[in-house]
Amino acid sequence: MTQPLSTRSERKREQILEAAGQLFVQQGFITTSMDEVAQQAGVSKQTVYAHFGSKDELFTHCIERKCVVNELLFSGLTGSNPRNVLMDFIGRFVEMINSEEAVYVYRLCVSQAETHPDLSQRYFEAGPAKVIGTLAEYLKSLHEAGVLTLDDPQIAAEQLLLMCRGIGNMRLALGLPMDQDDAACHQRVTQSVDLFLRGYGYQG
Amino acid sequence: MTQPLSTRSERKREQILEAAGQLFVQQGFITTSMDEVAQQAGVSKQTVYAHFGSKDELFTHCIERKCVVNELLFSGLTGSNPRNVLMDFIGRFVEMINSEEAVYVYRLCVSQAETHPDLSQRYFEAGPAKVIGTLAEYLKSLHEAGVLTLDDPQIAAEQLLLMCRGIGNMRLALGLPMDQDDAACHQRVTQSVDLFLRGYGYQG
DNA sequence: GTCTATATACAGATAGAC
DNA sequence: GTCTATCTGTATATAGAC
Repeated sequence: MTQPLSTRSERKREQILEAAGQLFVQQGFITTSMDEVAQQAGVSKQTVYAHFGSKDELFTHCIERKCVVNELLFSGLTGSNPRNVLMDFIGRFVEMINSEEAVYVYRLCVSQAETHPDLSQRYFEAGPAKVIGTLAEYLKSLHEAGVLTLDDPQIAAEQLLLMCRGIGNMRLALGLPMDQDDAACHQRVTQSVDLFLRGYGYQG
Repeated sequence: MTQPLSTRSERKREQILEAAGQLFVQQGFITTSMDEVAQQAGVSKQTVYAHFGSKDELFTHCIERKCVVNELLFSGLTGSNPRNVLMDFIGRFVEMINSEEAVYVYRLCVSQAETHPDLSQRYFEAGPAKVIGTLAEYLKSLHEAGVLTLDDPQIAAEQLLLMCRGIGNMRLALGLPMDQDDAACHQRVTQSVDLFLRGYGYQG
């Protein structure tokens, strides 16, 4: 992505990871064949096996890269008006989790929960847990500043994120169309943030 | 289950559905072979094909039966104390969605989202949508009685259920262990109901 | 390291005897 | 209707030439 890959072998390796990543998240683990991966990557099947010993290993390698939450999400959890800060953060959060790639990766981890629990573990830590932890820290600072009154920042962060994720995200995971447009989605976030702030004693 | 099945054919059909249902939810669609189903049901593979024309048809038949939310959940959404009514309803809801079978069925629908969207549709209607609708009706009655102040009962119902479902349910879907014990889970529900009631102006 | 060709196994689905 | 035996396709993985 960033720097050109020196050797031909490294380039091919990258091609394989790119192709396999796309196919896995779109079609799933079992449905995607090594022949497909090789063809999509423009290399022979044997080359795939030369780089990654097995289908399982290839799978693990290329999904792990996708579990990491975009760093962009975490920029700017600061500001004078807590309500605006939250709305901004949540807005980016919702956009991210409703993106096609995020839904695909989640779906894939759920599908392979039995056979690849290690992957689920990494997904959870690098994704949901990280977002919750970041928000919890911010909420804790609000509590200490006397802006909010909450016992457990961790739980509070989960509550807010779960509400804003909404049922629409579940629909996407199930392959169903969103039940609402962007405006309705934004309104739902607003209502959830409002409920959250009211419930935790925000005087805005 | 309830009444004895008359003909031998009907018995075998039931055996097949039972066996296939178990295997599908535990192993997934692709991983489960028709040979396995036949063996587990104690019949020959051809008998399976005689009853259900294809693997797809068999799949649809035996999962649809599992999508329906247990009717028990909906009994008794009445009572003088709204807080107790909600706590009782939510308690049963949480127990249900965290059950092994519920997690399996959800996981399966997500896994087959691309290939069997019709199943996801039925799952959503018979499951989440029904629970939300039922709770929304109750919340609407509370609003009309002046107990709560809420604009949109549907959204409010979603908010409460999503909070109470918690992140633990996602962990289960991903095949990870619950992050909390029953006591902590109950406390989380309590905190969410409290936040909900406070936020919507309940004077308890 | 990379390719073409192949070994081995098992899937879904069917044919034909009883 | 139910069984045993089989067809056909395709999967993962490997052998051997360049």
